[in-house]
Amino acid sequence: MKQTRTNLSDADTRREAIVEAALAAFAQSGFAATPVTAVAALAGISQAYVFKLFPSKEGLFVAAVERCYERIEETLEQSAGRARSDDPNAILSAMGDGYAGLIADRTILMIQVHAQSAADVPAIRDAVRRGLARIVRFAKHRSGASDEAVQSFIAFGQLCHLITTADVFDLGEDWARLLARNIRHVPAN
Amino acid sequence: MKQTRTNLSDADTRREAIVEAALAAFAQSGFAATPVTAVAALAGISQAYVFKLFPSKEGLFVAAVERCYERIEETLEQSAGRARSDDPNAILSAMGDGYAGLIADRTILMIQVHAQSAADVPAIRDAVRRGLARIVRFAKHRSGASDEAVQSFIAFGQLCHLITTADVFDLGEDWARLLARNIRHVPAN
DNA sequence: AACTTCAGTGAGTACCTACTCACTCACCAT
DNA sequence: ATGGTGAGTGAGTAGGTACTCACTGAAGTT
Repeated sequence: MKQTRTNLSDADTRREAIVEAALAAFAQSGFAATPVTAVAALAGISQAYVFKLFPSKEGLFVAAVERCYERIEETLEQSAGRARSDDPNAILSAMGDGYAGLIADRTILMIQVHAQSAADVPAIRDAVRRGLARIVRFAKHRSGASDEAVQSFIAFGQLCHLITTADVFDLGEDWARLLARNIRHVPAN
Repeated sequence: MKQTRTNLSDADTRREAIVEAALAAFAQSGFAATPVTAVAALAGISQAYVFKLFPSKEGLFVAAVERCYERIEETLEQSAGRARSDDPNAILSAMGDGYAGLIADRTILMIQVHAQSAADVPAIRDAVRRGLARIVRFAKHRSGASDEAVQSFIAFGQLCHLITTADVFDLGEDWARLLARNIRHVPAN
C-alpha cells in the first residue's frame, strides 16, 4: 500500500516525464528514425527503464500521440472560452488562434505529421483515428458550427501543417504567399 | 560512343525502373523504415547496383519525390483538358477528379505524406518545396482561379490525405462522415 | 537484523542496414 | 586473340538499435 503520497507514484511521474520526452524526440525525427535511446536521454534516464515502463517503442509512440491530441483538445477548449461572441464562426476562429499558439514550437504539429506517416502500423492508425474523433467532435459540439465549417477548419489546419513542415512561411515567392494567405502563424520566438 | 540505340541507354532504363520501384517501396513504409534492399528487390536488381546509380538512399528518395510531383502535374494537366467549360472553378474541379483517380492506389499520396514527415532532411524539404511550387503555379495559371480557390484546392487535398492515411472513408461514424463529406474518393480497384 | 519491494541500470544479444569493393561477364572494336 | 568498357553482383564492413536480463541500492516492514 502506498498512501504516503496523494500525488502520482514515482513510476507514474517517470512515465509522465518519458511521454513528455517522447513528444519532443519523436517530433524531431519521427517514429522510425528516432531511437528509444534519444527519448531516454532526453528524459534523463536509462533506455532499459523506458522499456520497463512502456511495452515497446510502438507503445511509447502511441502514448505520445494520445498525449498530443489531449493537448490539442485542451487548447481548443480554453481558447473557445476566449471567443468574443457565441457565434459559431467566432468560436471556431478563436480555436484557430489557440491552435496556432499551440503549434508555434512545432512539437504538436510534427507529432501529427509523423503519426500520419506511420499510420500503417495499426495501433498508430487507431490512435490517430481516436484523436481525430475527439477533435472533430469537440470542435463541432463546442462551436455549434456547420459540418462544412468544421471540415474546413480541419482542412486548413492540414494546410498549415504542410506549410510549416516545408518552411513555406516567409518564403516570399508567389506560390508561397498564395498558400500561406490568411493562415495564422505564430513565429517560434 | 553509343548510338546504336535512339532510346535510353540500359543504365537509364534501370534508373527509371529503380525510381518506379522506389515510389512503390517508399510509399509503403516511408523514408526511414524502408531499406534500400526493398527497393532493389522490387526492381529486380542487386542493392549494390542501386548505389551505383544513385548517390545515397536520400538521393533515391528525392528522385522518387520529384517523380511523384511530376506525375501529379501531368495528371492535373490532362484532367484540366477534360473540363466541360472554361470556368476556373470547373477546371479546378476537373483537376480534383483527376487527382482523385491518381491517388486511388495510394502510392502518390503516401509519398507526399512520407516526404512531409522526412522534410527535416534539407534535400527532401527542398524537393517538397519545388514540387509544391510546380503544382500551385500550374493549378493557378491553368485554371485562372482566384488565389483563395487554389489555396482551398490544396487544403482539401491535404484533408483528403489525412482521411486516407487514417482510413476514415467508409467508417460510418459521425465525425468520419463530417470529415469525408464531398471529398472525392475512388476506391482502390 | 532479515526480508521485501521497487526504482533504476550496465552490459549484453541478435539483428538490421547504409554503403563499399573487388570482382565477373557480355559485348564490342581493333 | 586482345584489350577495353560498362552492366551487374557477392560478400563484406561498420555502425546502429530494439529489446532483455541479471543485477544494485535505497527505503520501508516486520
